Amino acid sequence: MGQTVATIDDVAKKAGVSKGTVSSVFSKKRPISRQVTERVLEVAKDLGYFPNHVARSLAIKKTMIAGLKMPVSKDSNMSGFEIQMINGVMKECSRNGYRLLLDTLPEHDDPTQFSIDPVDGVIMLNPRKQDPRIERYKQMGIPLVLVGRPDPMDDTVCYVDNNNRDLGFKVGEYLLGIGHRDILFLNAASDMTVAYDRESGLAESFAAQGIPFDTVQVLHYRQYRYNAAEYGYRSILETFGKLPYTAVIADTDRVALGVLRAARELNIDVPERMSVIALSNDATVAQETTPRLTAVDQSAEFLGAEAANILIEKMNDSSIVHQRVIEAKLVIRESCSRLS
Amino acid sequence: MGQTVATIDDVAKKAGVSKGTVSSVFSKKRPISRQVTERVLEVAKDLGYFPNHVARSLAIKKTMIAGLKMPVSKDSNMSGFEIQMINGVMKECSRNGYRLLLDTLPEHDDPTQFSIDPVDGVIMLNPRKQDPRIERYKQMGIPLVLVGRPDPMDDTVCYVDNNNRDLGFKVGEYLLGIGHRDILFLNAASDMTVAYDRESGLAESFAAQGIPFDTVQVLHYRQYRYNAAEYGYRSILETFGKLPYTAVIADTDRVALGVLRAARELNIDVPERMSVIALSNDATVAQETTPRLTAVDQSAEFLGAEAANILIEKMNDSSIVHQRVIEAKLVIRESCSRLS
DNA sequence: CTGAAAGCGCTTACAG
DNA sequence: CTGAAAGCGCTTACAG
Repeated sequence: MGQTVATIDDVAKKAGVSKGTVSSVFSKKRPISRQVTERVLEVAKDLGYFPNHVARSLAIKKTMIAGLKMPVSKDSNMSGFEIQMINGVMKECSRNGYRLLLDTLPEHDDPTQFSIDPVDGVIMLNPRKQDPRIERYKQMGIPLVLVGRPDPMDDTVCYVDNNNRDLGFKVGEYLLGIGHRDILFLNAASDMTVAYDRESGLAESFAAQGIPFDTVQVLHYRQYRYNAAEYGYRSILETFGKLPYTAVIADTDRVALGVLRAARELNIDVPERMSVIALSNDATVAQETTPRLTAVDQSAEFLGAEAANILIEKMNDSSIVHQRVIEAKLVIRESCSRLS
Repeated sequence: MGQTVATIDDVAKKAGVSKGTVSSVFSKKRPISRQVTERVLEVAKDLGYFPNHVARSLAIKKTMIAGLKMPVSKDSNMSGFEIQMINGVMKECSRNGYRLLLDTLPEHDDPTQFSIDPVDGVIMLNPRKQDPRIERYKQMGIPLVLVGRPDPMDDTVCYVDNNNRDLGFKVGEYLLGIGHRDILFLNAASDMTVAYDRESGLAESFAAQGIPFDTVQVLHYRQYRYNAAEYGYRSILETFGKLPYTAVIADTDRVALGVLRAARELNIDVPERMSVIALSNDATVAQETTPRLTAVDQSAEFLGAEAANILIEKMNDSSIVHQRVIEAKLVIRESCSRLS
């Protein structure tokens, strides 16, 4: 077996032309006569020749690949939000001829291990506080778009983000509006900026109406202990009857699924005796529960698509700086009711 | 601004060493004195130098990237199965230091447009019949693992697959065992080999007991018409009362969610008046419905992990050929009942 | 432990 | 329309 794969040189030689010509036949960057084109193509087919993407990338300094830096979550799966986000990113990339390099590799601290990845730009999910990678990408000359806001704030970096403070505020406003004061908040993990922002917003909505916030109990997710649905399920089992809440805010619709199951088991009527609202809105989950979930639409897919679009723009003109904050939308369905 | 990014040459020059030395400092492939190492690292930091992955890949003919070829689905999202599969692939890749190149780009037919991708191997999801890509990867010398079986069968290609025939058989056996004969089968799209295989298996289970198969109604999903949950929902609305089924087989748990919702709206008691079984088992969906879904566990994540592991083996020894067929497991929960 | 030089497989001015 | 040659930024025998 001819173990080795044919290169442009092999084709050029066998076809009796220069490699520049073979290159042009494949890249179509300059016109080649039909005669020659056909001969080259035939030889290429014979030899099983295909242009080498890596070599091409090195020469033109372009890979047509976008990187997606995922937070390292050892063995937990992608959340619904992440999945939808990726969907959005993927569609836009695909539409524009880009592929996606999914990077879930853990960070190392050995400065010798960083490298300029084979990508034309990267989207980074959930940057950490003082994230050193942001500065690094700048040095590497690689366009970067964050999903989530930089912390501390930095006007020179591109990002898309939910307005999580506003999200919390709206939820609070809604719940207060229908009479709930005693609320169980099943929040995200405490080290996430979204957890902080949402709780702040929620508190603000109380403050705005001069209502003390101490009737709100906040729990935080710990992903090493159990999965999202389990988090919702157990939280209810462990607190119902002990804490006096009439409404629960679930961080995600998965969490809400668990809450609903616990409610069923404990024979708690939702929404009559307990209202439930989810802070994310998975199209195929939230609408298929009983009762259908009232939820906040974080537009995860839209967020991803926006990030991709900004990145694509920036890959063509690196001077561009865009920030985009998406307002959350409350989707009222059936899982909350007025407290009488 | 120094628009351009520093290269190994810049570092070598400024540090007064050869580029081979700089290379060795970063790759650690040959020992360099502490003195020199430190100087080089300092200069590198000064200059903001990071090794270029593409150049390195070209030189060593290795990218440490695995490709994942996804079926082109214009604008529909990833299915639960795909997501779990990807999760499995990702974890194994990550564990072994590989990143993942997600490729959802549509196929073209222009022979001039193919290229050897910047990957060390690829996992291909749902190969089509007579898929031309299989032969192409062979020519390119790129290790390939299929998820789903090659059609026509080919002993020289690696793949992992569910035993879909057996899956259909088991479901039939189970349903027959609890007295159901009149069945509505909400099958996958008709051009998928899984749809064919599962229906065959189901038919076999009837044949095995000498029961005619004509009491089974088979519908096929058409993704351009609606999403999965909608497929389940509408199918029930449109057929209940007109077709005499006592049990429905839903292609996925998403489809089953729609079926359950329709049942609720029509006031059909599940499982008393209608049994429901799903052909896939999303951990966080199937267990959170009411009633909890009886389902077939396709082990999507396991399948993905296996595919990745075989690929990783094959990338190190391309002569390896592994096939792995995973048996389906019936997970009996609450959504089916004996027909009295 | 370190250097000089060829090589990885392409592209692209430049010249004709 | 086509060719010769330099270049993209690394690595790796070979030699010392």
